[in-house]
Amino acid sequence: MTAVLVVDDDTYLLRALRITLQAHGYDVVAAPDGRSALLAAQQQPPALVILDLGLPDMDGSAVIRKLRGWSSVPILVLSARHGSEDKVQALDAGADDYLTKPFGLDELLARLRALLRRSAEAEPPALITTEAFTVDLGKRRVLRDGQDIRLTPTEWKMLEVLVRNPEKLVTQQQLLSEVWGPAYAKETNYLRVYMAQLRRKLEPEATPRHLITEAGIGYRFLP
Amino acid sequence: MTAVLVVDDDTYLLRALRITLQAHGYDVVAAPDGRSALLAAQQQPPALVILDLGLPDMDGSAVIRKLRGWSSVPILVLSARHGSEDKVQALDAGADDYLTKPFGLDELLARLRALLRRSAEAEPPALITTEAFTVDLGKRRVLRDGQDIRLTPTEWKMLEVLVRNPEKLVTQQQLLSEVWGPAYAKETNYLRVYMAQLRRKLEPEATPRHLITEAGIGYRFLP
DNA sequence: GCCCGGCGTCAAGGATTCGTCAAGATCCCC
DNA sequence: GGGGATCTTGACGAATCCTTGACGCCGGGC
Repeated sequence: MTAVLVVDDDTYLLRALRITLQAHGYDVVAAPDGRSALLAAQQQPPALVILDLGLPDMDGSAVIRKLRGWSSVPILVLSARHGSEDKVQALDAGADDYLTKPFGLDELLARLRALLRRSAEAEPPALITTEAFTVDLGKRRVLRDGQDIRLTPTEWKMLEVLVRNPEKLVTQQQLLSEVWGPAYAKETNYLRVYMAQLRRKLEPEATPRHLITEAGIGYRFLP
Repeated sequence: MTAVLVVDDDTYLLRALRITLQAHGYDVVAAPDGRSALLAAQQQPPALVILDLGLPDMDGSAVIRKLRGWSSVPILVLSARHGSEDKVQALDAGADDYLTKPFGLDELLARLRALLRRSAEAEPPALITTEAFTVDLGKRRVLRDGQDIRLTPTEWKMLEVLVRNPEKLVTQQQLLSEVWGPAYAKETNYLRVYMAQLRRKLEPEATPRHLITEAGIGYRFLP
């Protein structure tokens, strides 16, 4: 069943959402604040997150950014504010949709279907395997000899960009702007440091076979 | 550049959108009705579609369904109606987002960014094949007997210029200015050195069959 | 047959870039 | 606040790449 994580401190709204969603065949997990939401998302990864911006413990955009640090689950944001600044902020933080209260439950359900449809399309190539290691893009995990390897958020993002473009040359600027942001296009130092860490964790032999460097241009992932 | 197809019969709004989008680095294609929109989407596939539901010739949801018949391009719907039925209908027809007029341009841009972020798509293959080797322009790669050949940045640029002009004569000045810059138009030495390296890496036989020199003029690539 | 310009070849040097390491700085959870 | 993990930053040899000059070959013109 499709699991939906609902993050809201409004007990009444939470109840209404739970009943409606369950009636439409979704599996509902609830969290009243940002911390418990992040915890719940980690312990049982949902297919979608419905997030109220007005949380008691932390800023909504902060929750989105933290979640995006290790998950690519679709996020639908709820808010009572009509101002567009909040919307822009939330969407740029990594949210996928934004709904202003009050809203119709049928609209919520329709947007939810649209988001799930999209993420289902993007799903297929979720598992990439090489002789040395296996990358699970959906679960954000890397396995090597059955053991799962611990990667830091930055290491993961970098590996993800490379793995999503198999055999393709990824430019240094492309990597830097996707992992650190467009403003870091000159910091090729970072690439060398993190590539070394990735290789130390993933490449069994001394000479890299899957994470190849193309001198002067960028890097390339070979399955 | 990112191409956006804007479908709207409101001339004023169209102008505003075109100016704003172009100012943010998007390439705008406009269509005033459903028929021309579908045609335009087919002829030059955009990275995203902004669709006004109130079209003169056909129902908005019908346009979405037709488009979805052969394309998975993200669709952002605009509408003046506040009723939720239209939203549900459009979203379930295959739209990805829905914005009610009047809306803020910064919110539109933010939603647009969120949609484009989601659709990380693959580019066309762009393969050029000869008897001896295969050039993959998209992945920036050269294959020979299944093995991939390692080229330096300069070698690659030179090969790329030649391969993008198959069977055509590329003059020395053209090559030099595209690879090294216009200031190097006299350094024909470079061409000889790098052409020799390319041939050693790509041509199986002693006499070149694909990288031909036209004495006194330039070089030519034969597939 | 001789001269000469354009081309292919080679190798050395100098310039860039890369891998590596380790020491701060920063963030985050307890 | 304290401690651990993570992220920056700088420096250094090592590897790679680019530039440069010299040399021989070939073909056309005289």
